[in-house]
This record gives sequence, C-alpha cells and structure tokens, in this order.
Amino acid sequence: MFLSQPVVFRALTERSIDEEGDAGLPCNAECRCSNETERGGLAMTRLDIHNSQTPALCQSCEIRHKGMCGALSSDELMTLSRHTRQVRHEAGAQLSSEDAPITSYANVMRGVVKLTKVLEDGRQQVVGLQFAPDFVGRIYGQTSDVSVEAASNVELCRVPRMALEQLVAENPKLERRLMEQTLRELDEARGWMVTLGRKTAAEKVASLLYLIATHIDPLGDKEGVAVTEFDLPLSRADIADFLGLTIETVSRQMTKLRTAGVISIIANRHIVVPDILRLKARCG
Amino acid sequence: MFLSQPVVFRALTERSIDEEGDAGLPCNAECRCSNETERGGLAMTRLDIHNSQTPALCQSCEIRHKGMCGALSSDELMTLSRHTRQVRHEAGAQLSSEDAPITSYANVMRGVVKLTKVLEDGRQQVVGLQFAPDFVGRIYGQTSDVSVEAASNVELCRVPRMALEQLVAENPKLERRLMEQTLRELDEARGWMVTLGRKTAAEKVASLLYLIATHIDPLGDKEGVAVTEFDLPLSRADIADFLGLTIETVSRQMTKLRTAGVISIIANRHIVVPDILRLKARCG
DNA sequence: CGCGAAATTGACAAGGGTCAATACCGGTGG
DNA sequence: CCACCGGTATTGACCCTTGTCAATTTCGCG
Repeated sequence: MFLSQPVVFRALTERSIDEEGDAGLPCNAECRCSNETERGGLAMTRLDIHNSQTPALCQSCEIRHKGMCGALSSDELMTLSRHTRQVRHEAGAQLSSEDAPITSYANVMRGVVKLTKVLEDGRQQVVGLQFAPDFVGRIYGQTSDVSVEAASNVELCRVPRMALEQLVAENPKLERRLMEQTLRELDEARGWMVTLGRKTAAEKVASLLYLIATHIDPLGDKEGVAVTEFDLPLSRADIADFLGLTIETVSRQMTKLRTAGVISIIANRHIVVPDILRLKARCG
Repeated sequence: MFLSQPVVFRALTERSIDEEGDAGLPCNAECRCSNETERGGLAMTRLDIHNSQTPALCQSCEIRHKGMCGALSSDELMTLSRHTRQVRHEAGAQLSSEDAPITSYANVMRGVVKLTKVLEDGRQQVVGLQFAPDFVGRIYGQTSDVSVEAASNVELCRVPRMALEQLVAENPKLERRLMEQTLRELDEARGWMVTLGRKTAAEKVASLLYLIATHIDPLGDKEGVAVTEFDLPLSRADIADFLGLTIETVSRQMTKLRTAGVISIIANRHIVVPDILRLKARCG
C-alpha cells in the first residue's frame, strides 16, 4: 500500500495519520473529490459506454490538462479515472518508505511531496521535491528506493500500480510523458548536485527559496512563473535536510537574507519576496 | 555534432583532439572496429536481406548483449549497426557541451565518461559518471544540459540521433530499456545527493573509490563485482569536482586511507584494495 | 494564558578551504 | 641511461565557514 509503515525518522515526529485507509473516503468540503465514479453503481454504467466526456472525478481537477493526464484522451481518462482516488494527507505523513514494494502511484494535485534517503546512522537527505502536477512513484521498479512523505498538507490522485501499468503498456504517449518526467527529475537531481557540492550555505538557501517561489502552485495558473509571496511548505529541518546543512545554519542564512532586505519572514513560514531577481542573484 | 567546441574549462587543460571528425576513421590494431559495414559496398548488400547474423561491427563488441543493444533482435541490431560507428577519444576530450544541441548518442564500450555542470563563476560539479555499457545522451531533449567529457581514454559506439530515435519509435522494448537506464541514473544521482549533502570528506572519497571498484569493467566479465585493483579513471581534480571538495582535501583523505591500510596507491593513479569490505565500511 | 514544539541567537570548536612550498610522475631530449 | 621539465599530487600552516551545544525567543494551538 501507498501507506505508512510505522517507521519513524527524525523529521517525522509529527502525526502520520491520513485520511486514507478506509474504503469510502468521506467527501468533505475541502476535498472536492466526487468519488462516486469509483464505487460502481449508477455512475459506473454511464462510463462503460466510452463516451467522450471528462470524468466527474477529473472535472474539478486543476491539473487535468497537465502532467500525466494531459497525455490522455477523454476515453483514456475515463478508463483511468475508474481506478483513481483523490486522497489527502497531512504534513509529515509517510506515503511510502525506502525499500517498500510499490503498489500505487500518484499525481500531486496540491501541496509538496518530499523524497528522502537516510544513511544507516540516521543522517538524512531530501533528494527531491514534487509539486503539482508531478507524478510520484517509480515505474518499472519493484521497490521505491526513496522514502516518500508529505512535506505540507497534500492532495494526491492515487492510481493503483496495475491500472497505471496497463494503461502505459497500451499508450505510448503516456509512456513518453513519464519518460519526460523522469528526465526532468534527473535534470533536477543533477542541478541539486551542483548546489550541494559547490554552493555556499547562503547560496543554497537562496536557491531553495527560489525553487519554491517558481514551483509552488500559483493557484492553477501558468507554471514556472515566480510567485512573490508564499507559505514555506518545508520546516527548517526539511530545508536543512535538503541543502545538506543544519537547521541553525539555515536559520542564520534566512536571517541574513531578511536583514539584507531580500525577503521578509512573517511568522516563520510565510515568505515575501519583494524582488525575485534579487533573490535569484544570490543563487550563485 | 557530438564533438568538441573550443570551450575550455579548468579540468580541460589537456589536449582535446580526438580520433573522430573525418569520415573514414582508420582501423588501427587497438581499435578493433570493423567499420566496413557502414561504408556501403559488399558487406552492405549482405546486410540488406535481413538475415539473423550478428553484424560484423558488433561481433567483437564486449557489450553486445548488455545495455541498450541487449534489447535488440539480430535484425534490429543489423539495422542499427548500419548507422553506428565505434570511435575513440582521449582523456579530457569534450564530447558535447552544456546547452549544445544533441545530434548523436553513444554507448560506452570502454573507459569512463563524465558529465559535468558549471556555475557562472566557474565552479564545477561532476554530476555523473558513465561506465560500459551505459548509454550516453539525453533522449527526447533538444539540448543536453550537461557537458560530456571523456574522463579516461574511452571507446564509444556512436549512433546518430535520427537513427536511434527511429529505432526507438519502432521498438517499445528499446524505449523501455532507455527508460530503465534513465531511472537508474536518477537513482544514482539521488544516491550522490546523499553523499554530497551528508557525508564527510573521508566518507566521500571512500564512496567514490568504492563506486569505481564496483563499476570499472572487469574486462568484459560480470557486472557489479568489485575489482580489487584498478587504475583511477579520474584525476584528483575530477574527484574533487565530483565530491564537492578541493584537490587538497581529496589528497589528504587518500593518504589517510593509505596510512590506514585500506588502500595502496601506486604511482598516483593505480589503486589496490586489499579488502573491499573495509573500504565499504568507510562509506558512511 | 500557557504549554510544547519550532526557530533564533550566541559562544565555541572543528572540518574543510586557501595559499604556498615541496615532491613526484611521465615524457622528452641529450 | 640520465637530466630536465611541465603538470599533477602531496604536505603544511593558517583561516573561515559551518557544525555543535546550549540558552532564549517565538509560534501554534488548545
């Protein structure tokens, strides 16, 4: 299952309950999933005649045309949506652990997912961050090799392994999409290798803030545009684990950026960037 | 072209001539390529009737059954081999530069290829090492994003972009192979993120030596088995650029490993590892 | 308001970087 | 065969950035 083992690492002292786990995930106001489509019954029969509508489940989905789903025709989306389920997880929830078998994949709809690796003695490194509409999960592999956690509160669209693999086998365009996402992740990983290996603490912190400013969902709008104000989806410990620093050093560098007027910090987590180019200039 | 621009970075003060560049690469003794197959003429006509022999070019190739080529049928290998060319490059030769358009791919047959990225101010980071039978080059991309250099003397099997992309389009198994290689590279990049972010200088050096011991071609034999004696395919500067250290620190850590009896260093480049597990134990 | 967790700040230590001197290797030419 | 030379690697002394440990403040939330 794409779900918590009771493994507990440092940054995971928080709660790790999630709203998954029972068959009939209740539909509250904030989660606008309409998952009657996956319960069989009336809605199901309508889907079986392969019309070209957008599935009810996907209609309100902000990433419907992006990421993996963008590669699918209406019919394919129909097929897929019969197996997907929109789920929410709280910050800190572990979605899958290192070496756990892979049983499902997911698309990030909202929030940030972090991928981490741990050394035997407990030293931890965040090796990837996924924003909407990224695909999460390692296809063609038996185990996942990284631990997957919700960095912030997240909403995911979960796909069982078999359903996705079948769809991929039938749809070269989808496979291609996933290949491209993998290549993008590879580029990003290599980009961070440069940051980890060759940048100073100050540049590292600036780089991460810049990454977040350019990737955090500007409410369903165009991607890649820097937002000038956002809530940090990561704790200082997460930031430290991502940048290969200690929380103290992160804190000091944040203060420096603040006193230099590059950012304002409101209540620890909320960041205002008056001039994104000044921030970018500090990325090395 | 998969070929040197006159761009010169730090570690590239060496010669950067290569034996490519003219149409009819002469066949010397060391390069056991038999590239009559790609010159048309007699051999060519025999290939066109799609029999199931192994192409002459590939017969002596040690990685014939490994890497990308392992996914091909005899016929496909025939088709491919009509476009490939085995080439040699000296250590330090630049094969492709960051942001250069991609015009060909290659398989590593012998030696080590390094992928690097550079910051504006010249700080350099090696972001990947490729050993035989790895595939080199970023498929589905316009530019390569990394600079590709021969770390040691290398022998490559070069494939023009168009030829490969056509073959990939027709052969899902091949596409799948490339996807798996990409995923492996992603895993490796993430593994090195941990090394760069969280390991000490001593652990970093040990980790790199261990990587090389387990990846350097044990003369065509089974992969993944650690070899106890090898020539370092990287200079101290390359090692430093890979590990995010300075050459001085690399040097000091190597001497520590030597005085601790974990390795012997013969003439700077030749390394003997009496007990690979002792080395592994120092990787953190 | 008050508690526990998270973040900041300070004093100090240490790992690794910087700069400079020296040693070593590999190739060339006498 | 040996001497020399340029590039590469090693070693040492010193310093700076970042880590460590501890005290304090701020935040989030009941």
